[in-house]
Amino acid sequence: MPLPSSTVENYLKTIYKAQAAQQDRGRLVPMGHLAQALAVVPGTATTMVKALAESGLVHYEPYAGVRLTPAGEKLAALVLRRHRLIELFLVKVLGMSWAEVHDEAERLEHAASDKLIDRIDTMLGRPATDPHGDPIPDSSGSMVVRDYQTLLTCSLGTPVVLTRVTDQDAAFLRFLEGNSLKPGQKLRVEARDDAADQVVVRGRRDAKITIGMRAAAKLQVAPAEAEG
Amino acid sequence: MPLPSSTVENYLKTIYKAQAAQQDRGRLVPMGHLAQALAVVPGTATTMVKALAESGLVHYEPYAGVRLTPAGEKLAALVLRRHRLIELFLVKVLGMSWAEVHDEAERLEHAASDKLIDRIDTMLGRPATDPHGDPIPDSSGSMVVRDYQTLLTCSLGTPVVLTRVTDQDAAFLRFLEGNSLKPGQKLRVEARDDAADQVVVRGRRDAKITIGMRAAAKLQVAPAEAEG
DNA sequence: CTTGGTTTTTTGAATGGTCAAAACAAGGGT
DNA sequence: ACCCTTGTTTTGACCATTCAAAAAACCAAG
Repeated sequence: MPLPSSTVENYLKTIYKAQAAQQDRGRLVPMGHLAQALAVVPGTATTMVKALAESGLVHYEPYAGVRLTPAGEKLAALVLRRHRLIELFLVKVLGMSWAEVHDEAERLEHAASDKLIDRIDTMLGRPATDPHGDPIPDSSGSMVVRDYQTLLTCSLGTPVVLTRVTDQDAAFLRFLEGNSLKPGQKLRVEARDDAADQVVVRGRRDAKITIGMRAAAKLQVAPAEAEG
Repeated sequence: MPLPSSTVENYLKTIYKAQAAQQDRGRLVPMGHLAQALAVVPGTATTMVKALAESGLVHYEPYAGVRLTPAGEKLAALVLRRHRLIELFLVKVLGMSWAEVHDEAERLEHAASDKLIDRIDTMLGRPATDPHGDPIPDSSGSMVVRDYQTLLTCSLGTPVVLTRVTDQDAAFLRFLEGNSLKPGQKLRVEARDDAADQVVVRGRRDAKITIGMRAAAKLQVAPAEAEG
């Protein structure tokens, strides 16, 4: 019954993201992965997860891992909602940079009331995605999950639009920004070279950008709409 | 050296406000008062204050009370700065009501970075006061303290302008709002009646409002500028 | 099977913040 | 000077969160 502490919120959020990251939702997240993501020693994660299981927020199988219950999933989605709306707000309204809003939101998400979040939501026109293209759950905690191609998997030459960046690292984001690789940007993949670990994309004003394959895999794209 | 926890920030802020409230800055704040203001039992306040004294943030005299050191004062002022800028921001930019921003700011003030606060500060045009008329310390922690009259002490009949409301209680603020008693409002005190505990003020469009003396003492005013 | 290595859980301890209740100090009457 | 009230401090305990290190479980390879 008592409102979840920010620690609890962080555990739930992290489990949520880990579950989403592994293609198969519903699979258990191993303790080690969780502990690492939260920067705590494994024993701490075990203790905490057992407490979360007590309160019915997760399903925990010793030595196997942890998975969110529906209750936990809803809570986690609402944390994500707060996080992403705050990020978008900081960028759109306060003009902060893409690269710096993550850490700020990481702290604000635990302090903002539902009322405030709703106000931000309306002010921004009930947006569907945050600055990184991550979908924003609605106030009931449900979220439209779409499966995108990445710069590594989309077909060569066809025009696509960058829709989502699945890495929040500030340095990486600054790099992308420097090459105007932000969601909404239209581009085409010109070539891929496995051996050289290179993906060549042609973007804004035909600028050619070469990135590594691990980076390319973090850039999700959708088929570009018609219109020149 | 480690950054102060939000508990520490709250203690400092509360001591700061208690010191400011008692006319004589530099006098010790009694433990009981502090404990009450923080809604903890006296023993807890003692424990905490001793720790604060260890870190050089307060001067503590057993059985007498506590006072901020210069270091503590600066920290407290910066917390107040964050609080008040956030309040003003919530009102001005997000259109929240005067009455509801206090609690929100109470939580956000511990989560907002200096960078964010500075951005808010610039966006609002480096304001001098928050929605309640409370002065906002600058980023170095210094604050212009002005001594105002109140509706209880100002002279009868002379036009004054409401400048500050020294009570954050939501119900009280809603009452004031309902009678358009907000900072900036011009008014005159028509009469005071000690026996009846009444202060009669004439305000906006000559509306007559009668309030009790305890309430009147919380409304600070400055002599109205010329101009009709 | 048994062995080795990896992952996970346990155990014991620390920290920050809190309360309840017992013990203590201070200061104003009478 | 003494007592009694009031305010303050101490003591012992608790909860949440964490770590370090020892113990246990699991799993793959021989």
